[in-house]
Amino acid sequence: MSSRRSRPGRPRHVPAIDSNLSPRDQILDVCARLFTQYGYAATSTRDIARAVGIRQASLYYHFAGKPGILEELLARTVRPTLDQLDRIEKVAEEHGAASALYALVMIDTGTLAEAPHNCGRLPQFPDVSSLEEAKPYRLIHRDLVIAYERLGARVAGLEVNGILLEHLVSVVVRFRDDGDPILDTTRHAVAASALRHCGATADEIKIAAAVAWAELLVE
Amino acid sequence: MSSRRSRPGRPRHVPAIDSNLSPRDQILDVCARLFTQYGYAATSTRDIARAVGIRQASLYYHFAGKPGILEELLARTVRPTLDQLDRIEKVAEEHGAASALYALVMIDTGTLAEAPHNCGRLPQFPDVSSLEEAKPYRLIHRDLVIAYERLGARVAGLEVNGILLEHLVSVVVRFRDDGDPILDTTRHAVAASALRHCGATADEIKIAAAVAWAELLVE
DNA sequence: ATTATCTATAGATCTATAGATAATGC
DNA sequence: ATTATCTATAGATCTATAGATAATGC
Repeated sequence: MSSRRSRPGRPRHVPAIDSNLSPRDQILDVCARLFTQYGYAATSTRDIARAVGIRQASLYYHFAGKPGILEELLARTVRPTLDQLDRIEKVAEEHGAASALYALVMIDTGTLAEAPHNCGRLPQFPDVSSLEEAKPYRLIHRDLVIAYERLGARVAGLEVNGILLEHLVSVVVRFRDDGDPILDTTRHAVAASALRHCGATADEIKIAAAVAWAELLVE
Repeated sequence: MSSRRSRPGRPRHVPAIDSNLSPRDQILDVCARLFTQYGYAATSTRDIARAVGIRQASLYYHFAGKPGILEELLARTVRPTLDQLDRIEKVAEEHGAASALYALVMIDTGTLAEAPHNCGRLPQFPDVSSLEEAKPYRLIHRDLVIAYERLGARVAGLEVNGILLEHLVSVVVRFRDDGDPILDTTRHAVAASALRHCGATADEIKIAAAVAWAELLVE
């Protein structure tokens, strides 16, 4: 529904490139690309407008400004994973922490792999994270790190560093940045590395993967 | 020698905070802090001058501009590690790849841990990496990734992803960013995790650590 | 005399607002 | 009439240069 093309209004000085997307989504897509490629602060509203194919002032009809655009982009890098945390919790209860941790890594890497133009990079930029508008993102992200820490600890039988686990997972952002595709085998390699970090054996990893796949692919 | 305080010249409108450093190093230190905290593009030459305690125009006496300052900061995040690659190569020949990989991780984490104001973050920022001035850094960094890949492969007995290893090591940058100190135990944990990723057993890790420590601490 | 700073400022941005306009929908 | 765009522009930056000046060193 957010991608419905809206009808009336004065024509652009140049016709839209992708008229399937709503103007709002066209802006978001362009910003994801420019912000990750050149940086948030380094991208001006004129740059954005030029890439979209509208005049700079027209941006303000859709967004309050750059920070508003950013807020929406950040939300999209964690919301899909967050929405599945309950299901992962269930997996943890029914099949053990290793399967759940495997599932969490697979889902998180999936979200990061599908975020448009690799905008999972954005939260790492200081001109982004130091912004007031990044606070909602930070709160959600903290929950994610806690989930990693909790599951990791249950797998290892002792405390593990949630940040290290989450950082390990974020390698897919690096891969995408280098132009490498994120295949299922890539995501499996990351999940396996996470479990290995928590002391799981090769056999335990194999079982966790099988259980997680069954749970994730069926529904 | 770069930290010698230079004597003559018109006085500043406000006296220097740390007069032990040369004006040039005062600027570099301030920029490391501001660039990592607020971003490179988001920091203006006025911001820098204000933090240093000089007028904006005075910056241009010491540097050609922001890009020139950045280039120097980037070099400092890899040069110390690069300078030790030969020694690590020797360790690889004499004591095996596991000890060498352990040593490389320890040295790299040491460099990143000691870089002023965690400026090991800088290369990850797009407003930095998309800059022409970042090219010298990129070349050096590529050599580092190759070293990780080569040593990792020799430990694992099969191909490993150099980027993944290097990314794993860069977690110390994340730790510093979160305010956590980088202790020897932290660095050991990272090195152990890297070896574990390459399939090393707990015993092999213990031996590699002992050998690397002996080689690194003696001279 | 040399040096590191200063003041002043030009020219190029960049953001955000005010108000006009060219489509569609009723 | 409503909507999404447009043009025009004010005010606030930001970068970089020109030229003056207040110290020290000889």
